[in-house]
Amino acid sequence: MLDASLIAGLPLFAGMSREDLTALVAKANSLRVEKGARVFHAGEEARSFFVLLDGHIRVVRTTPAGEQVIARYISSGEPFGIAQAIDRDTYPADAVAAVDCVILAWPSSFWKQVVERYPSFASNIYRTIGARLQDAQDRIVEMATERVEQRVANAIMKLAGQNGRKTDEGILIDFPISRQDISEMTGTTLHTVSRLLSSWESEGLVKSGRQKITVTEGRRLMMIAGGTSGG
Amino acid sequence: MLDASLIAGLPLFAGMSREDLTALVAKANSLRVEKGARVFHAGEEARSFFVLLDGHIRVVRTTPAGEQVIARYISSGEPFGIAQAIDRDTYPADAVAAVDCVILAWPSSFWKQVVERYPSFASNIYRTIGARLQDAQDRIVEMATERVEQRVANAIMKLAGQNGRKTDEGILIDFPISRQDISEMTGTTLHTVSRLLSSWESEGLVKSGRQKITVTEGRRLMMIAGGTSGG
DNA sequence: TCTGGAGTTTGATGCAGCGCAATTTCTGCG
DNA sequence: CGCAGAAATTGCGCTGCATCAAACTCCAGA
Repeated sequence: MLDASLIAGLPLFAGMSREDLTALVAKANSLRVEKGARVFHAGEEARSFFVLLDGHIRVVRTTPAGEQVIARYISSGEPFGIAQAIDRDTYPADAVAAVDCVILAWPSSFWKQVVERYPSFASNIYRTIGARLQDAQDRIVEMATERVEQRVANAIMKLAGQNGRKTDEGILIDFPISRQDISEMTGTTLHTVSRLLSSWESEGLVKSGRQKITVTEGRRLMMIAGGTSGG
Repeated sequence: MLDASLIAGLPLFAGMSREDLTALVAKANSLRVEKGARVFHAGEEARSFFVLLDGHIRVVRTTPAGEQVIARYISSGEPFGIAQAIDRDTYPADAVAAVDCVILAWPSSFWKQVVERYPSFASNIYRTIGARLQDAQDRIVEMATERVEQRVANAIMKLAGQNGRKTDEGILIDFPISRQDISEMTGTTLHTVSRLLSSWESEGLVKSGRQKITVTEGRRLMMIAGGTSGG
């Protein structure tokens, strides 16, 4: 049986009593999703909303022409597929497991009760949505004003910050991520990303390999991202 | 004194009783803002949230380098500056009146009561935020995958759809908008926008002048926006 | 151990769209 | 009515990055 300890301590559930946590978890189903599998796909009727307990989820949009754009990565502890909170009845994008994942799912119909009975949880969800709106706007500004090199540097720094694991070589992005993935986050091509990483590697800013990126000189990469030129 | 009829009939307030509307309006201040004046600016403490009763508001972000990016245009009947709803205590962008505007403002502290007493209003606000998140994501995809010509065509079509006024020549965007404005919406330069409009004008798709754009052939412009090639 | 496929690297080439600059055309105001 | 400033137009050269193409490397599974 599911236990409140699964979610106690997550910032998303801050301010909730132990009893509320227990009651909330009791309403959830947990599911395991294998690497590469989809939790839901764009346009699908939103039957559930989710919290990622463990793993990493890639949220992807596909254009009519078949090109993909990565909207964001979800890390553990974050909610996703929260269409109900904004009155949608379908999911707006695909959610794909970047690694094996553990997920809690609540039925959409439960959202109303969440708002009434667990207002601090609901409020945290709204805050999350607000943060994502902010984030999206930031990305628009970035795409409109910065060059590819800066955007790629920035994307890698953000990934390292949110999903980084310290190793003896630097900060490793702790799920498999390809050049293609980075290009789909930054609106460029895998070729350009590959060239950039090669050149950064030769300058000692990063160490990278197949589906693997380690940031060794965050300071200098940050300067590229920020657009500052030298020093 | 302010009157419920100011807001009755706006979709944003759908589902509210006449008494609730009256009570809600009683809590608001109305203000007039002259063309070019700012309602609030980025980073400012969010003391109020707003509904635009009449006019057009431009929501603008400025980069550290001083470049501007237009996040969106607010048309009458829409809420804006709703930082509280997403637990922010500062405004994320500038709001500038594109024409003389009439605005209702409620103190931020009133938001909690809104959520409790007027849930359908609050819910409509959340729906708005959701729509804007969706919109922002769409724009990211657009910026990542489409070329300037398509983006500009799309921006103009959206403006015409949301703020268009039918004239005998076609659909006129009914507030002053410069080439520069369009470029700040699409992540290009005023020069490129000017060139595009010139060429579209010579092909009979639009009629444009100083701070003025009329779409005469929406169908064909839509095709450019959609990326479809021929007739 | 071999093999196929996915991921990556790197070169060569082309062009969309930016930066710059000069000029023209509006429009509001004295 | 004439002036000044803002908006718009347009030509030109350049370049950042996409596109096309080919080879290489790593890993999983037979």
